[in-house]
Amino acid sequence: MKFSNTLIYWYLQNNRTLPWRKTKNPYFIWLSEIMLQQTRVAQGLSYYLKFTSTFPTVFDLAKADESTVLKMWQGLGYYSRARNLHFSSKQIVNEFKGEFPSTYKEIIKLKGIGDYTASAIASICFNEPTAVVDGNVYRVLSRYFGIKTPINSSQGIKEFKALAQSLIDNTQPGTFNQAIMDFGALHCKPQNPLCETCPLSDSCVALEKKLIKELPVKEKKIKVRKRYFNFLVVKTDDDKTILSERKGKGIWQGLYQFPLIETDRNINKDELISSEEFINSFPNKTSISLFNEKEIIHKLSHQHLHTHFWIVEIKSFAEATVNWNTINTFPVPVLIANFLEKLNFKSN
DNA sequence: TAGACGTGGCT
DNA sequence: TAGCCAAGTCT
Repeated sequence: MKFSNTLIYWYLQNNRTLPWRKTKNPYFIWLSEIMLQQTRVAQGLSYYLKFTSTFPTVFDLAKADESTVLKMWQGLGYYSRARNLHFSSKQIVNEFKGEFPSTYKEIIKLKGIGDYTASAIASICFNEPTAVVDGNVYRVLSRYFGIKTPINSSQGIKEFKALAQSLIDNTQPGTFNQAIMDFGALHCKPQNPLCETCPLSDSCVALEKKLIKELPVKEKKIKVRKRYFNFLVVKTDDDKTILSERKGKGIWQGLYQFPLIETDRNINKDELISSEEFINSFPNKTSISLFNEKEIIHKLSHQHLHTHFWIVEIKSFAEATVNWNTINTFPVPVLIANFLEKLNFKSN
């Protein structure tokens, strides 16, 4: 009781003014919650504004092409969020007449919505007392109560959810949920938390036992795989190139890229043009030059992509169907977008 | 269920 | 710098 009252009091004085805090429209709250998954407010804010002005209702979003949605999502990462968002918008329009489901139990059935997001929407929009547990909540609770259970273990997930649920203010669950998250983001920060001015400092276990830096506990570290990418950037005399959509599982599903030859190490020009993949894909009369002498290492959470862009000039090539002046309409990974910007800069 | 899934900021 | 972290979800 004291815990939640203190947090709510802190929140009323310190909360950030954010556009999605001015509404309880579940469509807008949904958009903001999906965008902010594993994403900082500073990074997601401009995307939220762009989406809500381009797609003011769920009907507008449902009407759009997936490729348009992905283009607008470009640069935010975790692109399955955009695909699931679009998929669910169509379901809401077609099956629910555009009306957003109003209970945790129904909300969590939507693609792309898990325990956290269902709890957030149900509590903020429909006043249902379901506790959110995001990275902030894990940190605040593990420190305040001195809990050492790893937050990414199945035991920890259960334990922290139950604890948060026991602490929620049933009369204003949405405010409580946002309060504990904002408190974690602004005050009980991962590094250098503001313990000196903390309204909970007199009863914080981690502060008393000097465990602030040890909590929360997280087990297992991720392995990073190295990959070697050679993108073949075709340029024909009539200003065309080749782009193809990434399909199936793996990174960047639904985004576009130049023809790609992946190798198990960096390779030179001779190795490239004598490779089977290259011979099978391109005609003889080509002029090839390496765009970036130094490899570009694009870092994803689980992969480091050692990348070379090769400029492949061909007089004419039937496979090249994309006009250069339309290239910026395709959704592409940041790695490709950065290349296009450099290319444009060089030629201007 | 552990691993995959993006990008960018901070130390 | 290399690693951690950020309003998680899916398979």
